[in-house]
Amino acid sequence: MLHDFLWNVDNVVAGLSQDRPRLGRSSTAERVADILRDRISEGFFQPGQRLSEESISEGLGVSRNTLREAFRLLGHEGLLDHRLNRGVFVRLPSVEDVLDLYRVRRVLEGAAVRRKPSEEALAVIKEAVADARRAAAKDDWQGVGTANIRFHQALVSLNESPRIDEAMRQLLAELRLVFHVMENPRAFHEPFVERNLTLVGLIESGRIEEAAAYLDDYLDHAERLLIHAYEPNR
Amino acid sequence: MLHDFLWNVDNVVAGLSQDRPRLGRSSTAERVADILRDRISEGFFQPGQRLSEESISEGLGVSRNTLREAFRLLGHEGLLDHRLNRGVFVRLPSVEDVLDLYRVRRVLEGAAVRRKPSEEALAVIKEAVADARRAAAKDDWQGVGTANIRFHQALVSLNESPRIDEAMRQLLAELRLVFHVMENPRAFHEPFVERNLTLVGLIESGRIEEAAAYLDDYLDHAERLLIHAYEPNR
DNA sequence: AACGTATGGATCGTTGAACAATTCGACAAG
DNA sequence: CTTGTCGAATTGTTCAACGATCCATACGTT
Repeated sequence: MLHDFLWNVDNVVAGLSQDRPRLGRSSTAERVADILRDRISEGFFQPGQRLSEESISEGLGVSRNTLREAFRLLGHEGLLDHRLNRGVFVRLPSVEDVLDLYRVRRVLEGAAVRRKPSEEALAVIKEAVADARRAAAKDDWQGVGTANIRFHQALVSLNESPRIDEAMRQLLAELRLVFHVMENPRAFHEPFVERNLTLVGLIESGRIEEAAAYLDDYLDHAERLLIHAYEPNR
Repeated sequence: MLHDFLWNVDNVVAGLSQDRPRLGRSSTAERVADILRDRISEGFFQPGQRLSEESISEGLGVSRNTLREAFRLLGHEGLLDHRLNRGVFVRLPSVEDVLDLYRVRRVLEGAAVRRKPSEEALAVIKEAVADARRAAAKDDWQGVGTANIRFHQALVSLNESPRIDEAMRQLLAELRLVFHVMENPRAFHEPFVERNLTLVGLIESGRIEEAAAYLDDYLDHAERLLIHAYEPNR
């Protein structure tokens, strides 16, 4: 019987190995990094701001050494800028950075639309689009933004590569830094809600080259809009 | 005059900002990380091997805390595996990892060949090919390997994106781990020397689609060869 | 007004020691 | 052969301390 197979001891044990990563996943430094990452992406710590070792270690109740380990983690994720003997700062992306982020997006998302999408992956994408439209209908621009980001994350996941997923996650985190510097990040995502819908339609109907061309235009437009509205205070 | 523009004070000062990263670049932790990175990529520390905090910190003459910071750096580069309360290990890529590395290569290198190459970038690529052929003629398989890696790094640099260059650097570092586990990594690169030459020819003559197809076949072949020869001891 | 020097405070970089927490192997008991 | 227990070894984390570096300020010189 199928039931017997599923609950066979060996099979259960083998399936357990998937959860292995979750085991090692906890150390004070990593948990501190999680907290800081959240604070940064929600804008509580603003780009350019300096994070004092003393005050933060005291505030979180951890030692300076542990906090420094957390800083190293976030440094390699591109969220923090480590300047020798001066401390760590929340990264303030330059215009050049924004241009490069969009170069990477063109490569990653461009490769994604050229792949034959699986049913499940497509479902996730369409759900993100639907969420964005619902949020837009309710004038919930915060919700539009997060749904839009989830849309692009899901789009890239068509590549079916864990490393590319991770790279996209980091890229979007960096992009969030840019949004926090803009005057009105809310309005930025709005014009792209309908484009997302069109793009999904092209992908679903297998018109790959059209989808790729549409995406290129999409990204060009978004980049231009963003660069125009972005003027980090030097 | 052009001369006046080039040496205008403001322009010179502006150009200086490019060198800024080099200024802060030095701290004990980072230098330790550099040393360990070299040791790992040259195979002195073998994949799967555990790196003892005590012995290494003593051997290098730095404190445990500083060494731990270096470990965090390399951990995020994918070279070290940090297991809670068990220490850090030189990463031993799984077969799944190898498959994923090649997925990323297809995306990154595929995007590269579709771009119109600049003269300088093309020159760097051709030099790498020439080096590989020279090394092969002298039966210097070590040299063939490094030249081959340099070839792919240069190929990806056609994307003209610092972030993509960095990602490729990390990817190749991970791939080197795989080579260190193989029985005879030397022979692996050999069959691809001539393919590199062909690929460059296609790129140079602007036959983009042919180049892309040739690259896909190239990577499929390399991946199959590698997976076949790769059997990490579990 | 621009520049060089001097000074002091604040913060980071690094160390060494200490203790708690966890892992792992060995060994005994069932 | 499996399970429970113990102890050594190693990591995780904290703490205090000191030197090094940066930054702002002030002062005197040209």
